[in-house]
Amino acid sequence: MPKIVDKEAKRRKIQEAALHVFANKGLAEAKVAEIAKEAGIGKGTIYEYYRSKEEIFDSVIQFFMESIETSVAKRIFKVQDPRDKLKQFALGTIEGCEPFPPEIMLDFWTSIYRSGKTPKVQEILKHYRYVVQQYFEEGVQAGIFREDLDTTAMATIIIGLLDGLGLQAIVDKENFAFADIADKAMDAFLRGIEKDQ
Amino acid sequence: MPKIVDKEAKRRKIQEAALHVFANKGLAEAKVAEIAKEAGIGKGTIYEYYRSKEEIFDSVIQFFMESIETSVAKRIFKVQDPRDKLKQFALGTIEGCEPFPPEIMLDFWTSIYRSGKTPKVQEILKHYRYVVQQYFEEGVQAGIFREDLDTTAMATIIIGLLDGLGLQAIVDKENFAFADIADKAMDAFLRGIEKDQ
Amino acid sequence: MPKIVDKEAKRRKIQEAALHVFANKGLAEAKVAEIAKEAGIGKGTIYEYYRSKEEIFDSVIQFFMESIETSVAKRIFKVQDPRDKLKQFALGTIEGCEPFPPEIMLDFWTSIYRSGKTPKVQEILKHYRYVVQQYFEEGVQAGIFREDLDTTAMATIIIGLLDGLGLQAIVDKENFAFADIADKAMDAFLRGIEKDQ
Amino acid sequence: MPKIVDKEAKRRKIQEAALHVFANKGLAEAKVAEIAKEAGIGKGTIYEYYRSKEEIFDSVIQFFMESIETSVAKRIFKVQDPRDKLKQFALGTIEGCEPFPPEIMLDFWTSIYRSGKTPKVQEILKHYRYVVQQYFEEGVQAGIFREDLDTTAMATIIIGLLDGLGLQAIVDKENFAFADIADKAMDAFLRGIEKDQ
DNA sequence: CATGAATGAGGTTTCATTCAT
DNA sequence: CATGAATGAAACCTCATTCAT
Repeated sequence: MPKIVDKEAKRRKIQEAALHVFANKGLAEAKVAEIAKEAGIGKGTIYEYYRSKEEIFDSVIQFFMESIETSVAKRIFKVQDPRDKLKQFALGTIEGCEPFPPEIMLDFWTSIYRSGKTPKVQEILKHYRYVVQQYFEEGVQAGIFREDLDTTAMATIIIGLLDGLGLQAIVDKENFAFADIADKAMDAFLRGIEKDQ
Repeated sequence: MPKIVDKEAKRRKIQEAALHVFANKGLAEAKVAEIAKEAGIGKGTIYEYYRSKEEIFDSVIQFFMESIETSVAKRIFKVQDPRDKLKQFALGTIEGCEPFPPEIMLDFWTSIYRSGKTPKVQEILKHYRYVVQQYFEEGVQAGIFREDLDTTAMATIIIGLLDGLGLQAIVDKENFAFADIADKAMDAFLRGIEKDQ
Repeated sequence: MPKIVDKEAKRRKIQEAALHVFANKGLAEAKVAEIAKEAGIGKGTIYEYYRSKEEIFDSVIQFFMESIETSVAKRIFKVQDPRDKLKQFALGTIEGCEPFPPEIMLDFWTSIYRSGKTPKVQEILKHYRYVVQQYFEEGVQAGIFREDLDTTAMATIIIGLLDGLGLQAIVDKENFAFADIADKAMDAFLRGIEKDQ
Repeated sequence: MPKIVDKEAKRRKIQEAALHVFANKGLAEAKVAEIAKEAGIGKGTIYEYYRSKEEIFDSVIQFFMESIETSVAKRIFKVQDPRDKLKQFALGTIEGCEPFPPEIMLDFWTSIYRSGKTPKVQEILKHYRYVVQQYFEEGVQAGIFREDLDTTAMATIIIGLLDGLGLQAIVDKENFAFADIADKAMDAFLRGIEKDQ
């Protein structure tokens, strides 16, 4: 019988190594050989688990998005107030990003836009926007937010804000308290759309 | 003397062609040959004006940033109220971006972070953050914004918000009114940090 | 004892699978993995029976030649007239080829010439030429063929004719009655070298 | 102005080098690097003239076939007797092959059969068969060949014979007088199908 | 014995850059 | 000055073969 290996585990190992290399070099500059070395395996072995460099990248992206989704899901169901939901959404997103080097997000975005290859990711984004919009709707219904609120625009703004702060976190790496700043931003923003009592 | 003018004109022509190609393909996938063809000149001629592909890219980035700077500057000096300054800053930024394909921003960000090669751009960013922070400071001084406002964080948030919305504009290309959404975002945000009268 | 039989059977099984794959893809494009799958065994197992891909190929060739040899032998001893011997040789050769996909001959020939690796096959060819030449000699002795016949050349011609028709059979696959055409060719040829009575 | 080169000449130079390497190694074993070295140019230069190794190979094949066609054409129009036409066809074919290493034919045949990529070559073959068949028809009309001659089969036989002898020439390289043997074969064969007077 | 996971040598191809004209 | 022909480094990927189980 042949060597017994946990194929799934090794796939993950490659994925982790790839995550690291992609984060540092970007998709284009990342070399398969380096991923292999980082994973402590031979170059050829990579191709036993992934058909191409692109495929590794796609799987990393997917893993990344799942992480965010999980973190958000874990937090959301604990609160009721739409304002809390929005804040927990923000914190959950940030938390889901934390295990990843922030730089990977650059390639993530680039990949989303440039190649129409990732319709799945586009789907997820659309879903996020919809979910956030629902929170705003709830807030309007509950009389917390102004009645004339453009909830679609608000959802886009929140998502955009989080992405943008993520970007700032990358550039300003050293002295940037992501969670803290996001919290401040959410506070200001939410107060700004509250209904005048 | 006329030669110098000519040289400058050709440099710009190359830059424009490069902008187009970079926007469509990204830095990595853009070929020097294609830029040359787009510019209507020979491949080798490129190297009479730029030392490398990287250098072309850097110059495009710089051109991009100058455009924003110009647009912002043109608007800022017309208003006095810090809130107006912030809004004009946002609108100016967007206006400055408009002549450029939004996709180029992806590589712009990637380049800023990844390579320590563009310290100049980092400088500019820092400068922006400082400028925006000043507006907030003014607002606090003038008793418009809350006294305990973390102006550094606020500056980061505004820059981040604009970047993030730019990203959303790219992803959501078709139906996205950048200026309109940014306006809504600024309104909400500014209202959120105003001093309770 | 039973183990040996088993081993031989598996060797044959591999050989058959290889024959199939080689015929379809050619030596260069045939993958060991595909042969293994075709044979219903593991990739590594191949190497328990053959030292290399080349060795498998060689054994297939040998099998092929033995098949021809057997077919020819079975027919030759039944006739006496040199003309009949030559015709039976031709028919036997064709018959021996029949169980094989004609395409394999391409690699067969390529292998014979290119690599000095198959001296054994060269030997066999030389032997064939010699045998055929003997038939011609017999015919001359018996006063059937012209006295001045270049029997060496004739042997080469007959072998060449059969090979060449085999090639045509491959190219013209669909509508080609090998045995029929070979028969016509032999008739014409033999009549052409008969002694004028 | 850039280097001025005779692109057509360089293409030919590459083709010649390729012919040499392909003949010795075969398509699969021939390395682009070796072709480049043989042509005295850089590896990358090859790709300025051909898109792939396959394309080089195809062009070599085409060149080969054109050579044969030219040689045959030059001889045919000088004779009238169908027997002479057939002999000149044979000699012309051989002559057309002479400038080429005989080994290339192996890959030529393999290419014809294996890849449906070369329908052009198939066309040419069909054309040849047709032309040869016409010669036989003429012979029958003129009362030189037997009336019941299967001219289609005869054409196939002649083409097959020439190919087969070519093959023998490869295997028996050193002591093989192609032209001489082909002549003998044609004589015998033609005599065999002549009408009994 | 049998297996398939692991490997790395080696091949093709791309493309930024150079440089002769 | 302008050009594009030439180049070779470098990268992806394949696959015969090995070997631990």
